[in-house]
Amino acid sequence: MAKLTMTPEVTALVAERFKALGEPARLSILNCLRGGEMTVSEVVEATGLGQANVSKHLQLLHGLGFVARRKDGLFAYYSLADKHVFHLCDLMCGRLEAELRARRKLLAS
Amino acid sequence: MAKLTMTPEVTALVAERFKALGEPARLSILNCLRGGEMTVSEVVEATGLGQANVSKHLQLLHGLGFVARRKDGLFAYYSLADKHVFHLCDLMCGRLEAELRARRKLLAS
DNA sequence: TGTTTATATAACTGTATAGTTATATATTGC
DNA sequence: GCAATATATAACTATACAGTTATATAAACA
Repeated sequence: MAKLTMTPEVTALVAERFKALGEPARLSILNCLRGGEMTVSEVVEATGLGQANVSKHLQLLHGLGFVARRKDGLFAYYSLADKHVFHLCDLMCGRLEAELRARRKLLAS
Repeated sequence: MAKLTMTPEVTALVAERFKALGEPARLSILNCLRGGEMTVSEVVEATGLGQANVSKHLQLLHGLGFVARRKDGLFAYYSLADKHVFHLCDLMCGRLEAELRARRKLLAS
């Protein structure tokens, strides 16, 4: 929270974006897209989620600017609009590892 | 997602942590604690949230290792266990700003 | 035109949880 | 012991939303 001051409005917008990442299904969709552009069906195939479900998640991620969309004929191609998402995930993974280390340390003592 | 591979289990753990930050009330509690250790009542006062509500949010944040707890007499002092949380928030704010810029640009064209 | 296919959307169900009220659990000091 | 205070918890309500099923939209092609 450096540049923007945390007014209730900004807080809500930031929370909304964290919430979008706070869903296993959406994280695995984003993880899929790491390899590059994919159609909806390919994401469905890769994740094992239902088609309508994937479509809804992609709409949400698109609305928040996490993914980009390109339509070509029958197909909709989705891709990461913001590679920095994974920086967020990396940081969160780092936290997680530190947390698990701390917990193990606590158990050992 | 550098070190850990995104197994369903890891994905769920990461999502759980993002979800914790995906709540305006919890973000403002964390923002409060930026200034240093606070009692529950002080957080209640500062945020305007209800006491039971704050207590629950703090339990959750504590369970996930975001805040530390110290009990002294009647009071429970909570503090940030992980200053890096704000790095996450900064990144998300950066995304938000970029997103808003892009949207403005789109409207202008 | 009609058929097929890919994606989006509408309607619904079940579940999770934020917030509230009331109460329980400690701890301090009389 | 009892009263007062700070925090935690239990029980409840209302809402948000993930996932599903069924259907609509729209593009390609026969």
